Amino acid sequence: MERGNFVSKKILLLDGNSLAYRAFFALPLLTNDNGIHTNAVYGFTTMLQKLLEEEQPTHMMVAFDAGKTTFRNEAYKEYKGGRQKTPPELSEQFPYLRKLLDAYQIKQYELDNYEADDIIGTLSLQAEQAGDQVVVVSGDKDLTQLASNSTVVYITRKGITDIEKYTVGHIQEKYGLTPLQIIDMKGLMGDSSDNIPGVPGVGEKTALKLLAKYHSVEGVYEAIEDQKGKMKEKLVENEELAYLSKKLATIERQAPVTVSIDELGYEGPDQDELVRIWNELAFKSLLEKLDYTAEETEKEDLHFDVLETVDASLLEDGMAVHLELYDEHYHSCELLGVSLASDKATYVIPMEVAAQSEALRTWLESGSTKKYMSDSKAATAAFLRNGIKIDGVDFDLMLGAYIVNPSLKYTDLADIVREYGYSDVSTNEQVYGKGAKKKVPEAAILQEHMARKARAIFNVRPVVVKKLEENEQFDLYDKLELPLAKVLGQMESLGVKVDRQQLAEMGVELKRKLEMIEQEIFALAGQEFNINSPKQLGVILFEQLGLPAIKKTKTGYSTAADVLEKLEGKHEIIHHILMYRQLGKLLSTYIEGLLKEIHEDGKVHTRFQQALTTTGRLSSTNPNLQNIPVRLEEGRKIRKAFVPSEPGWVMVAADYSQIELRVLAHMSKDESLIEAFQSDLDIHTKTASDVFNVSLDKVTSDMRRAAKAVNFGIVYGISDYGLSQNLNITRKEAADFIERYLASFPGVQGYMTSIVDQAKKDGFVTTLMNRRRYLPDINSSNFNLRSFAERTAMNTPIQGSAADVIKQAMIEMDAALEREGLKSKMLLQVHDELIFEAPPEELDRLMKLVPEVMESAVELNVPLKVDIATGNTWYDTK
DNA sequence: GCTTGCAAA
DNA sequence: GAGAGTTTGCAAGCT
Repeated sequence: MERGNFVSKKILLLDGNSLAYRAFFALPLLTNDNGIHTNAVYGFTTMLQKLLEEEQPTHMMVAFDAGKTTFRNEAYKEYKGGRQKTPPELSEQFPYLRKLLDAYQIKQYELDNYEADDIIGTLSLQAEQAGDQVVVVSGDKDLTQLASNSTVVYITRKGITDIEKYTVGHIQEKYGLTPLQIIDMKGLMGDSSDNIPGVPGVGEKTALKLLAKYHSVEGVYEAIEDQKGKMKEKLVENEELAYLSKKLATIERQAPVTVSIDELGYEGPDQDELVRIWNELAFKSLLEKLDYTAEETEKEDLHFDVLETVDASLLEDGMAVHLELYDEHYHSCELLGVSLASDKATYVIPMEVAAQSEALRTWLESGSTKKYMSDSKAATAAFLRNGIKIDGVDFDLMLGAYIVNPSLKYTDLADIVREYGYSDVSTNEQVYGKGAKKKVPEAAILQEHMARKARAIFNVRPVVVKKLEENEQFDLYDKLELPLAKVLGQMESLGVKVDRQQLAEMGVELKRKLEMIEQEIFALAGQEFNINSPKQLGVILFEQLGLPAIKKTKTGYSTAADVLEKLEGKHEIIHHILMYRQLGKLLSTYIEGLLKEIHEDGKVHTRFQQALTTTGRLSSTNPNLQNIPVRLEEGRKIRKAFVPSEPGWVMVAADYSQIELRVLAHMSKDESLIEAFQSDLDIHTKTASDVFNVSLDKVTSDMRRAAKAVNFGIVYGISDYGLSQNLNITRKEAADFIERYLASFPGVQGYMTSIVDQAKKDGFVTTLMNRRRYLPDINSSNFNLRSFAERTAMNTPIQGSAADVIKQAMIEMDAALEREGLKSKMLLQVHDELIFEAPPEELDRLMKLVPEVMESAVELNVPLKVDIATGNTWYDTK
């Protein structure tokens, strides 16, 4: 038996002419060096690349229209009449398109007397009958009649890579029709682009109305007596035209196609040929991408020594050191070995040797021998598990590269150094494999990988340092991020004590409540279903119970909280679902999720990602301790489980008050905002008073709430739409608010304008401490991309500068605790707050010291203000 | 692996 | 003619 027959195929059928047309009109007229226009081929290529990546087809074909006349012209000689002649700028591109498809090794096909539609219709029918999956891609909505349970039709929406996916369900939803009724719709309304006449005077609306009732053209005429007046007249008069139009719009599914699906197998492109054609067409950006994703390139030979003992004389001042870890969970994963590189030599030290070596330990712990590393925090924390305290870290490649450009991903050393033109090191995925196949390779491969990493760090260091200096970012890197890495490493290694018992008890209670709510929901719904499935929930709410569907997602009804909140009061079940969601989130994420992360020492050891966010903030994983609930009381109780690690100690939480708006006041130099902070006013009340033009004591709670939302919006890069959603008001009212706000704070208005202008000019924005974020889309002609970049230009300096401030405070706080000889420990950072644990006898000193240090970390033209509180658990620090 | 939904600042 | 507040991490369902 041939197994091959049982492997399901995925067949991609493309409408070549239609897509080339779309691409041609969607893109500006590009030309290559020889003056050949390339926009249609380029658009086609980008679409093809995207389809290949996303769909992973096993079989492919591009169908083209053949010649001028088809069987349809025999039935109606005006078919496709009145069409504009293909522009010569497009015609000249077809030969290139053909060559391009040859390079991809994709089958092309055309058939005399038939259109591409018919070829696609015929093959998709064959595929369906064989039980294969088909994706049809075109710019022509006619093709949607081919949709079925195994065929999806993709129609380009705008541009060429934005695609609308027509499934049977989507067509039903959009038109209330089955795919075959699309033909009836064309029969009634016609299609001007193909010159299909239809019934004059019947458009989409009328056609859909008629079909909803009579189902087909035939059905309409069988019940023609139902119609009256002008409508009846039009229909009766044009009955023949309607049937003819239906016939013209029907895709032939039994065309005499001479290829079989088995001949369409797609094996991937002929890379060399593809590169040749892309070069000819001058597709630079595609070539660059290809370069980047290229498989293992040839590497320079690297000589290295594997050490069986470590001689202290080999360990110099100014070497690259790398600790190889099996995965990113450096608080728990296996340590695989150490490698070293200097200008003279490269060494690999197997882990069993490294762990025993006193010479290595002494050198690593010496503050006076400089070490060059990448992700020094990971290595520091992992070595600490073996009792080794690294000191003298003088360079961190990952952090340096992150400061140069925070928008890139810094998950793998190979990717980092490649940014600087160095490609002599493999990615971890290449060496270890991924998913279920991941494993430690044989010693020789592992050792070479480690050796190459140390070598890469050593060799790339000067390039990164130079770049940092050029950008005037060396201080940000060297005086802020590098010292912070050490502080964060200590915090992570120390960990936070979690009361397992407390969590477990809350879990039991939550489960009990959830079961009760579940029963009530089932009773109200009249049946049991999975409440956690948005799909099933959507059916219950919007079909069974008939509630109005307010918003849709790509895949169905939206059941998001903001949608459900609008339905509260319409049905009792809504309230229960919201409650179920809220408690379910607490149980799964915060009770069960957190319990899984508790180590043997009874603590959680988060990892602070220091080279991840584009704004300069930290993030926290395994577990994420930066999103422990606080707003709602039920969730806030989770914080009762975060306790001091020593008996009798207390938790201390210190948070910056309105740090982002203070930063905004500083950067915008807005007089009114500065004045407000200098007088220590409640900023939301002050805003409300200005915007609503009432005195401070006349501000109502609703006014303050609105003002607060506007302030948030300002910080995040506001749009009237976003604000209207937030406050549940009309867009007009929101726009009005924003206008009044900006009029009240002209400095802010000026700042927002100038920051966007500056971004357009420089291509990046900066923070207080010269952190950069590049905004390549700021001058884009695409509204969405450009708007997003503009909001980013407004938001990043604010959010990023606030991040700069607290990072500075953390470094100084760490130094202050050391200097004062305190036993109190800094445990966590949550964007604008720091969490400590402290012995009771140090409490008085700490309550004074922490605000002092935090408030003086950075000098702004408004005061920084810190609120501090203590308690027996994190929950109680309020 | 993607989508939806939701927790935080 | 639609688009449409920032930055994250995690869990569940579904394909």
